[in-house]
Amino acid sequence: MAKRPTIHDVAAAAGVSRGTVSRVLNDDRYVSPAAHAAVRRAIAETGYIVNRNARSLVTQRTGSVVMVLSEPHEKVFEDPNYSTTIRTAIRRLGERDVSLVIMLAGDDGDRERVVRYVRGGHADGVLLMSTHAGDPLVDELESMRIPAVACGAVIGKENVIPYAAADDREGARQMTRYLVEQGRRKIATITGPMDTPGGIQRLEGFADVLGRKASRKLIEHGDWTQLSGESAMARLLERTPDLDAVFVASDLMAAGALSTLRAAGRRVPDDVAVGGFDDSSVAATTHPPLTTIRQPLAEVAEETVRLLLALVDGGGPVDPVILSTRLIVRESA
Amino acid sequence: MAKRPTIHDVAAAAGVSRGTVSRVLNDDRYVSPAAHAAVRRAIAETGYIVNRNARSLVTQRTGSVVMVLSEPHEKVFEDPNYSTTIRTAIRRLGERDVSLVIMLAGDDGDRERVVRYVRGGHADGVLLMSTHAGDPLVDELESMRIPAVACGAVIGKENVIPYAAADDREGARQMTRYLVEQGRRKIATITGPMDTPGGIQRLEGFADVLGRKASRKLIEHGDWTQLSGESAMARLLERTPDLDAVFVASDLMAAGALSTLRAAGRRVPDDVAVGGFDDSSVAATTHPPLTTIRQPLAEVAEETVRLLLALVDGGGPVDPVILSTRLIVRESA
DNA sequence: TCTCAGTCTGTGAACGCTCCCAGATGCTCC
DNA sequence: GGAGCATCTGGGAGCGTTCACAGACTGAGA
Repeated sequence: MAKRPTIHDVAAAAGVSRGTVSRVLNDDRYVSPAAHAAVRRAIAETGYIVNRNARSLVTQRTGSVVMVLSEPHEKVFEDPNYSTTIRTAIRRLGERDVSLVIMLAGDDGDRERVVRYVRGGHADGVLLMSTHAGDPLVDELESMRIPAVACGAVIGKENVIPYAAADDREGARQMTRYLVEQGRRKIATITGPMDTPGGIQRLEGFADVLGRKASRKLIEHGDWTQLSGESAMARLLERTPDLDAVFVASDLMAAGALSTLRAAGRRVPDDVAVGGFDDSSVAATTHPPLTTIRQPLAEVAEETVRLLLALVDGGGPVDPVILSTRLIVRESA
Repeated sequence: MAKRPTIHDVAAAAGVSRGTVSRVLNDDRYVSPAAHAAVRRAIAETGYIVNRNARSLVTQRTGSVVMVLSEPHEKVFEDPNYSTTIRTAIRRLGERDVSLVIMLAGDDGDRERVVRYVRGGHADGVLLMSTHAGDPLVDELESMRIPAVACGAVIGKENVIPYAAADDREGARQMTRYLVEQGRRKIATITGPMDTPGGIQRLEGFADVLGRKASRKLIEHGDWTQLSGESAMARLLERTPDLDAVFVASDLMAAGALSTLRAAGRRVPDDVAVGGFDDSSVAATTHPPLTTIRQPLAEVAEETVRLLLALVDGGGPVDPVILSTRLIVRESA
């Protein structure tokens, strides 16, 4: 690679000093129109591109943020929702010329790497994904005082880490209400992990609607994976064979529940109605297609990025953002 | 954030000079055991972490690589295969303390951003994903002489950009042969885009087995999306109502084909056998579960990363890697 | 005319690191 | 005992920026 032009070369070509070039580069005040034009021309001629390392060295800003995925390794990304979030984040950040580094935080080694990365000053901000309650990483980040936001609340840290999220509780109410309206009498639920906001709040919404009828016997827990949906459904069927509906807290788990129901000879929705949550891409591929709750994932991602950038720009504290969900009726309920 | 310790502080704490600390940091020769120990201790005491910017400024190495996703925006990530690749890449790179920046290259603006990023020296290497034939970005990268590899060949640049890939052609042969062995007589195919290796080579493999029987009438093209699978299947059915099998070049498109077949009242596999390709997560959720070809995605990703690191480390030219596929029989064929 | 504020420009000093060279020390071998 | 080599250390220079400061120039107002 030929030696790249530096700010010196540009200054020489434009017949001005380094300082003036730097001022043009950073849109500083006090640059005469003539100097400005000369510098612009010299930049174009030389093909100059600023060296971010040199800049970061003095400004202490990096122009990049790191997204931390906290799932255990096998599960990371199993959920297609990640894709939407990542894509959206990259786009929005890109528009501001901020680049996105992705790191995994599935085990202690990973977490240590993340801490070293952030402590090393390589990111201006942190975007937390699927962080579970009690994750030690959160405390570490907090102590470093680096701008951090989460996509979906971090349980127990709602007032510390700003976040954007879908209205999980209300979404669960929407689905549960719908099942009730359809005349279902024995409605069960498969929740997500109880250390995640989606796990907790979707169960709360379910209970809000059913009240005393949401008995222990009708509740099973999964871990968002399809397999866990299958086995949770099997446990429910064994315990309460006469259930006539189940609200599953994610589409992927719902897909698992559908297989179990099919294997058990239950017709969906005739014998058992199934409601999902997410409206992710799997919802349309299941058989029958899944009636589900759409969360505005792209918007959640956009808001998360917006919050982070606001924080990085030093705009003081920011408030969480909750976005509303919508019932999508297909064929499973 | 409290002022971070620098190499000076460590040197002072250890009672040695900057040079010695730097030597310890970089595993240089010629450091006495005593000095080594003192420096190690001082690093631990001060909580020192090297500043990569300062280091990059002099070494011209960044410790990060950029993954470029070349799909148009709407489609990026629709395919669950991306997830596996990204996850694997992050892990393998992380082990070497190399971080992964992800950029989109869906339109010209994006591509320009990528070029600026790379030209600006912010990455040690480039990992190309789903790059289509004739993508101008490839020429630009080539002219910059930055180490670049692709996950899946770049059509027309097979000898320029090293790559790791599954043996698409042989995989397609495996599936086609299987359909023939099952007694299917009129076998159609839905291909991927004909400017991608998967699109081209899976069709070639199909044709290898069927020879003259692979007539134009039995070939339709999709663009990897589920929707395109649906419509391609519809066109095939209209043109050749008596087909009794279809090899679909991706699971996602196969899921689409299944819906169309179901809507048309065809039973799978009784009336029409369906074979997919990828063995991605959707393959298990379809109804019936998809008989498909497994590509060793994680291995492909690992090999891609290995190639890139070898190139970055300057180990001279590297050879493409082709990994073999395997038939997974489920219920759709 | 002088002053003063407002513009505009150039330059030295960081930022935190690696590289390189000069010099010191100790050991082996003749 | 001295030459020669390998081992080890310190410190100056430089990587490409931004920042702060000093100085030069302008024009308005006293």
